[in-house]
Amino acid sequence: MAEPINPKAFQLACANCSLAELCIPVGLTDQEVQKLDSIISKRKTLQRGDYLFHDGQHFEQIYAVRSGSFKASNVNNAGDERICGFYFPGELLGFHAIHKKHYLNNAIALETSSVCAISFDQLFELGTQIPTLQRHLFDIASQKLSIDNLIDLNSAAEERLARFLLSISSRYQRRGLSPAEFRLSMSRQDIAHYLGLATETISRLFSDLQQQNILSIDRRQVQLMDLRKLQLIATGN
Amino acid sequence: MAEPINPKAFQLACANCSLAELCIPVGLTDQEVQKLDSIISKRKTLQRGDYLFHDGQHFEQIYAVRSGSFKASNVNNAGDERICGFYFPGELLGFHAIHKKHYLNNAIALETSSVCAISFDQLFELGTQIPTLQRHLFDIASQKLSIDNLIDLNSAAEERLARFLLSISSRYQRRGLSPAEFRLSMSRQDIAHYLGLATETISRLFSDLQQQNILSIDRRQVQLMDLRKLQLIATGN
DNA sequence: CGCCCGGTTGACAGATATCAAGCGTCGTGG
DNA sequence: CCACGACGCTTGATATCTGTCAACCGGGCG
Repeated sequence: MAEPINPKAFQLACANCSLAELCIPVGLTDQEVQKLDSIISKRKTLQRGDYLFHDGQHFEQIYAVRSGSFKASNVNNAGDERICGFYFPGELLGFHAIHKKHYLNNAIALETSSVCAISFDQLFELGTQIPTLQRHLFDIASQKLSIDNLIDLNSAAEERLARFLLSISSRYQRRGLSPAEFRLSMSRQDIAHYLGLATETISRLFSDLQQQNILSIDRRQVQLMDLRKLQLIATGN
Repeated sequence: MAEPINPKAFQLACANCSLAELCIPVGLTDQEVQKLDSIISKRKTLQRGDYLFHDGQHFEQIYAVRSGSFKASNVNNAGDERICGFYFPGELLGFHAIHKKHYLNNAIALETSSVCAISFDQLFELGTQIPTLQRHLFDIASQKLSIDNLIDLNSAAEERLARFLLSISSRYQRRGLSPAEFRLSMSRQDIAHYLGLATETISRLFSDLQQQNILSIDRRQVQLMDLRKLQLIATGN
């Protein structure tokens, strides 16, 4: 008896995923993508505020963001939240945990989001059979090393925010979306904690940038009106 | 005619390297280490201030620090140097370049130093034959992701310096050296640029910590006298 | 021996944090 | 459907930390 076609499963397969070109399948043949699909244990959906994993939790899965977005954060002794990064569709969560075998931060959904969960052991094992895949995994890890270098500690607040916005913008563009118009899924507080600033400072900076006609912002809806000027600010005038 | 034994080559082989347990050979069999040795193209020595590689330079080699130390830095548009990290014996330089195929910063020797150069392509190729090696390379990349997360942007200056000192301390300890007594190879300015502070601030903080009997510092010679207190400062009291 | 550079210390300035008040929107429940 | 409350955000006043500017010190090297 032939397996009945399951429309949902079909849609969820890597082969049919619109993010395939950004995500793990990059450069793989159809057959290889099929193998990859076979190890993707499950896909899950999370609501805003749900934890994908917790700081200290045993590491097993790498997660690929399918839709929505996440923040990675730690809570320090004083109870303050420190944001380590944001994750968007096509990006992978969990690489930092490979070494210590447990996650080093919390991953929290910023909105209704879905992910594909992949056993790292199985992914690695598959990589040993498919060098293209293995190489790509190194690429991803390497890329992550540079994304994390976004913030110049010596830079002024305005410069940090400009870099942050440009980073978000280019990540939207990568996905074929508008680099100039998007909705921030994180709060001012999240941005502040990510950039090492106070939420009030973020708020003031947005107001300033709006006044200068560099962008327009209404709640979380952003329109970048002068990318050139924003880039100048981001590189320290 | 048998190859004459070359004492220098013998000493330089991974198999006889005292850093083997920290470096790439971790967990490999003797035979595998031999294979590794065969792809290590050359070892070179650099003097203080020499560049191991330049920002933008085409990427080909991963470097393992054998002795001495390095700083990785960028120069921004304003001409200011931004320090991305420090590298000590047993640590690897160049992983961040895998993705873009060119180095993203300058690597500069802080003192007379020596490195082993390894073609990444060959290392990767060897990894496809030796899963233990491949897995270890992932471990290293993953570990690097967490080291880079050292600085909490929201933290006070004293906290940052404390974390920096503890990081240096634990890296000395890893190598079997004293975690409490060491010589800093970088200038106050380098530390400042790494932590996102002014050199004067570093200088004042060292004076303060010395006054509190938490450490004693003479030029670049450091003695950590109260690790417990230093840890408290590092975690925000 | 003297210069130079890295480091220290002091006085002051400025950027950003903190504290506080108020506003608008969204969601909830009556 | 409307009213209320909560929360996220904005804006203002003030405080504080760290940067900047400047002078000086001392060791190392030529």
